[in-house]
Amino acid sequence: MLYEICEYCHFKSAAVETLDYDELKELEGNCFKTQFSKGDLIFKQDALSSNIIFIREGLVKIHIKGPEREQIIKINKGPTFLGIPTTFGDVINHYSATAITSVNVCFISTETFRRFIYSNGKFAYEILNDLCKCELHTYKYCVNHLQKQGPGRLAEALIYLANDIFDSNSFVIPMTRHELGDLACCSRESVSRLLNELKKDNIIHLDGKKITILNEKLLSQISKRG
Amino acid sequence: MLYEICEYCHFKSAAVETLDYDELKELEGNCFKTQFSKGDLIFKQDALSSNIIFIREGLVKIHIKGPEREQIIKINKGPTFLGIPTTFGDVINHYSATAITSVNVCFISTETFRRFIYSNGKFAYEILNDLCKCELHTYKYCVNHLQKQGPGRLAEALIYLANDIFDSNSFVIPMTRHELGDLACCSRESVSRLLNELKKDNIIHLDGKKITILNEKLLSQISKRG
DNA sequence: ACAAAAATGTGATGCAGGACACATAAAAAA
DNA sequence: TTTTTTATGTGTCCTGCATCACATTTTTGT
Repeated sequence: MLYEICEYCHFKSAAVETLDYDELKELEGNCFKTQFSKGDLIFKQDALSSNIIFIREGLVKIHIKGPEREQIIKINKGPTFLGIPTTFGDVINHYSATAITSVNVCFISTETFRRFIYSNGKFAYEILNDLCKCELHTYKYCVNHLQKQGPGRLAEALIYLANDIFDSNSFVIPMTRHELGDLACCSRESVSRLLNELKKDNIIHLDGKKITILNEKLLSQISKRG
Repeated sequence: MLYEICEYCHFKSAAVETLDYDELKELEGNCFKTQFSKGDLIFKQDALSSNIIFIREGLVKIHIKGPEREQIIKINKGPTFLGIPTTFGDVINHYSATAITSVNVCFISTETFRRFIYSNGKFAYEILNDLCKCELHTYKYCVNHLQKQGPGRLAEALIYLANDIFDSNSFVIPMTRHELGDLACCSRESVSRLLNELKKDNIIHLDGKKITILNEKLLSQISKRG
């Protein structure tokens, strides 16, 4: 299939868009495409980090094993690079990545990637920019979660899913209540109670994992107030 | 003074070490040195981000205004770049930076910095590496703080100061109890109580802001357990 | 040196939310 | 299908820690 060739790939990142014909050919030769199913572990915390991974399509959760529970740091949605910090920042992965839908990825040789950074300033700049944005997102996530109470954290998680992942106020939560707790940083019981609370107040409509945000404004207020 | 000239500066970062003579000359022409006193605001959250800042000497706290309190994300110790993510990631600063000792900095034109990234792959690579390490640190900080209780968080903050900032088990805490609370994410009252607890158990010696970690192992255990 | 302001310590109180226990429902395996 | 496992809902209890209140100490400004 044509889209299997880097040059014609529909899922190019801004960085890869800066590559010229020869560089794309080189990428093609050092890029291995594969698929993961829902629930598959893509890479594991504390294991040796290996390749640069590019998510073409699908959702991947980034999670860290904490002293108490598993913590979901963020959800990556293709097309995007995955785990650049853990590949360049240390030889050992500082977090795990797990597919939460079926996921289409490319494994790119770290050496090739490094070569592009050395030789193509625009490429380096795009990657750098991504990292900066990512870092800012993490800071925000961090402060929000540290200072808000349960309702605020859950509201934020729901808004995050709606705005950043599904671009819609109506979606199917791609995880269990337990995982939602790992994302919003509260127990699964609290997630249940808080969701029912939101439902009772007509802020969301909820049926199992199917959710619709009815009162975006109010939900956003809950998130902001904490 | 010679050290005022980039070429002879003692405080070069790994990235700046990769610059050649001409590039150092260019840096020299686009680099403005200044000083901040303890307590001075270096840049402010929600203001337009302007220059790349390099800390030559001194301690700077990075903090974000949260819904409840001011949150100290980390402490930057020169020599290091400061606020690259907030300069490249967005036009508006996502956090503030305040001097907590007297601080010696260079303001570097963002344009010059960008030019180096475009034209010098090694420079770009070093910056990228820094960003990755920084991101990993943030993740760790985040999970630790989200899942630990007061004692664990405070223990972690003290170990952070001892290992990463002062390289010594005996140091003068460079901030108030209130700020220590902003770092460890608890109230100033809790900081008081927790410090006294640690003192009573002979894990630390404490006299005002002067602190000595007596039982590093135990403190680390408290931090790990939460 | 003095007054004013800021930082610190300590007790009492209240409550958010985690932990546990159990019932029920949904999904996966047989 | 039936059985087993996993996910979810809901009540009760209990604790960590924020908040308030106030005393005391330290720092800062004049």
